[in-house]
Amino acid sequence: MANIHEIARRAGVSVSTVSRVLNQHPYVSDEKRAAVQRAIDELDYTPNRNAVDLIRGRTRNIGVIIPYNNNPAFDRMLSGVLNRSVEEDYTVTVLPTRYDPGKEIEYLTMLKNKLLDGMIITSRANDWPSIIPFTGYGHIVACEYTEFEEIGCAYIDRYAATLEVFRFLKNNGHADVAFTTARGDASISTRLTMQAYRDVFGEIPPGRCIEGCTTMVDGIEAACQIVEGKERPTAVYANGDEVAAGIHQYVLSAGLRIPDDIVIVGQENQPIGQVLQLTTVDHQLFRVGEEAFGLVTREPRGKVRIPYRIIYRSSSG
Amino acid sequence: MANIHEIARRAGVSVSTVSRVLNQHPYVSDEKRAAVQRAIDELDYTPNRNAVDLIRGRTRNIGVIIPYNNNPAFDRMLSGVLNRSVEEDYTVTVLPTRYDPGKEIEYLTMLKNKLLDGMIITSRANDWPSIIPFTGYGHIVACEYTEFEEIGCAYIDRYAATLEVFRFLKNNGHADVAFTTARGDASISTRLTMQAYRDVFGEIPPGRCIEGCTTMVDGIEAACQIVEGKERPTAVYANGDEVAAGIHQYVLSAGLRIPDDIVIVGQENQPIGQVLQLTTVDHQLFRVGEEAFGLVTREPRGKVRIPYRIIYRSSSG
DNA sequence: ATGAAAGCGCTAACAT
DNA sequence: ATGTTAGCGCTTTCAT
Repeated sequence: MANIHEIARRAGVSVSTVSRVLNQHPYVSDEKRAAVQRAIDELDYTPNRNAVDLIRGRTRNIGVIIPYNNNPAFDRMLSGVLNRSVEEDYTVTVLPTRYDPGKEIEYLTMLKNKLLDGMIITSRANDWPSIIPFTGYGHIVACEYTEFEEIGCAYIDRYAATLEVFRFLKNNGHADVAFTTARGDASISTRLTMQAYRDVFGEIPPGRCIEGCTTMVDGIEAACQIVEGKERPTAVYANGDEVAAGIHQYVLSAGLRIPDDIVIVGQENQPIGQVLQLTTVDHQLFRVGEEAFGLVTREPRGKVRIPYRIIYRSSSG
Repeated sequence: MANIHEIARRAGVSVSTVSRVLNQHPYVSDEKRAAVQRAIDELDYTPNRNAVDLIRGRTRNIGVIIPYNNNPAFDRMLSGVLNRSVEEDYTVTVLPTRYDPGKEIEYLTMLKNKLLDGMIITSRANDWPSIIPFTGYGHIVACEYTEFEEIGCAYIDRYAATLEVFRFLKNNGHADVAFTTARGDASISTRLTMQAYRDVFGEIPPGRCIEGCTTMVDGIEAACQIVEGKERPTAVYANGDEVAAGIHQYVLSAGLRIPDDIVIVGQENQPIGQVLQLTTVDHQLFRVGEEAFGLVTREPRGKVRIPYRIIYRSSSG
């Protein structure tokens, strides 16, 4: 590829003039501008953006840390980020950690590397003290709430949403309720869900919190566990509509009725939940992603809460 | 951030020695190596990868062009790409075009810009002659078959799959079959589907090809159109399980039975199809993505066909 | 084994 | 308005 010197030589001007044309600066005569443009066209020249980024210290590239890349929740957030990025001429690099803390640090180092202008963390493997230092190299926005003022937040109020669901169930006469989670109690999501449970129902009885659920198959297994236990709960709050769909399927195949024998509430308002008429908590994760993008590019320290909404359908009576 | 000169000064060596340590070259004495390492640790130094990439001319970053970022099919391919990229220490930048040809060219230009080592095109907005020139700046792999030898291909045999589905339907006594597609006949997918239809059933009767379907809601609308027409087809081949789910829902709500009144066949083998017991064509798009990644990094001109499999469930009798 | 120096391709301050 | 030049931070000959 030709470089800026070749263009300059061919157009009979200096490299600065070429640079000025490239960056639409004023103070370039029409003739020279035309000559430069001609040279650019003839040589089919495009500036090397590595060089530009090196000197400018910015890249207009944002990183998005996600644990997994085929999970409805994270895909939804990513989608929101991408949506905005296209409109604002940013580029997005997707960084899957599989919850490997080392990998996550590696990705955060890309800020220090000058490869990324900012980072959106949809879910993290490291604790905040390990992450905070990287805010010195670029904006970091998390999709969860944290007090740390260095971190921007586009977050959902999982505790409030869960509280509302559990209260709704309790008010409808459910005393024995189970719930599923993706990760163990190391994750904030799980901890908030557990807290809401305790605040409504008291201590969590054994077998009522089922961890490790992300897919429909996980839901089927969870339901098996729930249904075949000696005392059967009358309601299940699933951590996603796909998991809920798995539960739905097993429950029906076991000859039980929904909602009469078991009430099911899902999350994320996915198409599958619409088909099965699942009551679901829509956390509006697409908006979380959009908001996260806005924060990382404009208002790095902002804290924005995205409201949830509960969509009542027949799976909850 | 400190730079390589500071490290060199602090360690009492030259920048070349620092560079050697950084790149694990041999021929550096243990003492100097240790001194450099100490300086690196003390200053918490990380090389600027823009500078490294500029001089090396490579980035270990791959671009993935997708039309939309919340589509099951493209998400699946992306997932396959990401999966491999993590294992091979590459990074992936997601580039949504919304089928805007200008945007797509902008993205392809990133190859020329030296921002990307290679590009995977899951679906394109431009014709090949507009794309081919960019192969001069990096490997390009498409997720569709093309004769152009400059382009690597990780592709599915949509024609064969569709032919098998239509033949299966015909053999089961279906003479009036409808199908849905995402885009009009500008897309290869649609054209191949139409061709297979013609090869089995002859000319496509009016109202039997329904375009513009991607979501469940689109499926519902398509089904409405299909069911309410004067002559009702006895089978529908949907261009995705979500669309199929929408059709499924409308058909049932219209008081018709599946498969007795209408047979439904979907595509992509998604969870929603599992729940609804939809017969589906699994194109194994995850593998397409994995294969595309392998081609773009290793064997840029390879042509790899990923086999499909049809999963028969109760929606087809 | 180590260092000096010449770039990689570009921007921007400075001079004219 | 235009050109000269000093970097941006790094790698890599080429000497020694």
